[in-house]
Amino acid sequence: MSANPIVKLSFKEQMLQAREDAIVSTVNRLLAEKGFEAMTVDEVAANVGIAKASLYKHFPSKEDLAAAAMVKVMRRAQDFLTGLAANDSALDKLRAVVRWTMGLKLAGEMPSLPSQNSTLRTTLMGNKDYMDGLIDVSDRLGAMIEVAQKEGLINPRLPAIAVLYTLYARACDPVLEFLKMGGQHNDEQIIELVMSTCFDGLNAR
Amino acid sequence: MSANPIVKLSFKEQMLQAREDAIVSTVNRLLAEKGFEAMTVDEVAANVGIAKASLYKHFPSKEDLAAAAMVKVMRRAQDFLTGLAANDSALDKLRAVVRWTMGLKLAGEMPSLPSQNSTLRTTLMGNKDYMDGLIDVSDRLGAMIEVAQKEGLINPRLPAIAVLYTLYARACDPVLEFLKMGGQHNDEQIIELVMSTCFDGLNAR
DNA sequence: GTCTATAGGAGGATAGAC
DNA sequence: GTCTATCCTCCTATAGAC
Repeated sequence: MSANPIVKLSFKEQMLQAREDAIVSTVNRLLAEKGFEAMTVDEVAANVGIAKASLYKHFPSKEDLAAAAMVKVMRRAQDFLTGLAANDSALDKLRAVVRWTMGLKLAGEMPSLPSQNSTLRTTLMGNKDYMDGLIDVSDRLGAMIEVAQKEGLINPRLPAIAVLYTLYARACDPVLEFLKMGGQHNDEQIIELVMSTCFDGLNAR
Repeated sequence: MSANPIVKLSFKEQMLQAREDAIVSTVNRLLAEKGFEAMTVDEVAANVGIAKASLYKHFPSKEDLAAAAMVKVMRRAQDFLTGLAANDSALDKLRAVVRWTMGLKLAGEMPSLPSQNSTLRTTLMGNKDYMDGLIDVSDRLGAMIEVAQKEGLINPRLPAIAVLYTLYARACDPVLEFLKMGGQHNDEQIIELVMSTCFDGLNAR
């Protein structure tokens, strides 16, 4: 027994945190592999190596498991945005973000959630951590988009919100997995292809 | 009783065909509304107005219901391709096809299937009508893409298969529903926005 | 907080009468 | 081929002992 109850408590909390991190990592991977509907809670428990009932002591529902994974992804996005070179142009930053999200997707680290499931949407919208992260990321990207449009680098005739959605959509673009399944290109080539179609378009220039 | 067994048989077949058409239409709508996983067979039966067991006399599984809907969509796509103005350029035809698919999606007539579900994939790949249609449509689009690339209208540095996937992806682009939910634009404006990001890209020209 | 065991229910598919 | 009634599997969630 430790002589210091504070240290002891902190240690227990660390163990708790570590276990929850393990759970969220597993959920993140399974969500990326098979999507929300196909992922079962039994499977998560088995992969983490604990009983299903123990999972429910940490997270009250399957939806909250997915929300926790999304919170983690949002945190990573915020960290990535914060780490962007300050002297890069707004367009270069946006390009870097899109490259990063596509890399996550190809690496099997991007959770894929059905945009239609209403109970999941409700849980996500009710999760303050997730919503705060989403709003922060959207605000920062939106600011970059407007700067890039004023500089004439991003088409100023497109509504900024349409540009934002288009960038978000690249994070779950089926073209990535199709090209990967084709086996003709490696991950880096695939990313550059989709970067080209996204920013340059299909038309010749 | 009809005096002519041939007429009688034909009539019965017509009734059968009409009922199956009603089933497929309902499936198509439900797949567009809620996706494959969220659509239940009970729901399909209730919407058609027949018992669930009767459904299974027409189609052996839920996957085959979805496949039938996809066959119908493929037929519509083939008809659309056939009806394209012969004097239009390859690029104009491609643009018309993409516009048409996005219109279907916004009208709630484009079935949305999970690209991950393996049993569904198996059923689809085993469905000759679907596969024949898919290959025919892909061949025709592929030919247009190569022509447009040789004419210098589509970026020749992009692999044709990447262009094809990019066009297919516009038929299930979440940007369409996001912009629709925003309520700032009507369907036609949304289509023109996504047409612009697809062919012209996000960059200013 | 971890476990075993099970409740509870949704949903795909079928039996059997007509 | 249509119906009613039912089976059966899978999956989320919880009870209750330790």
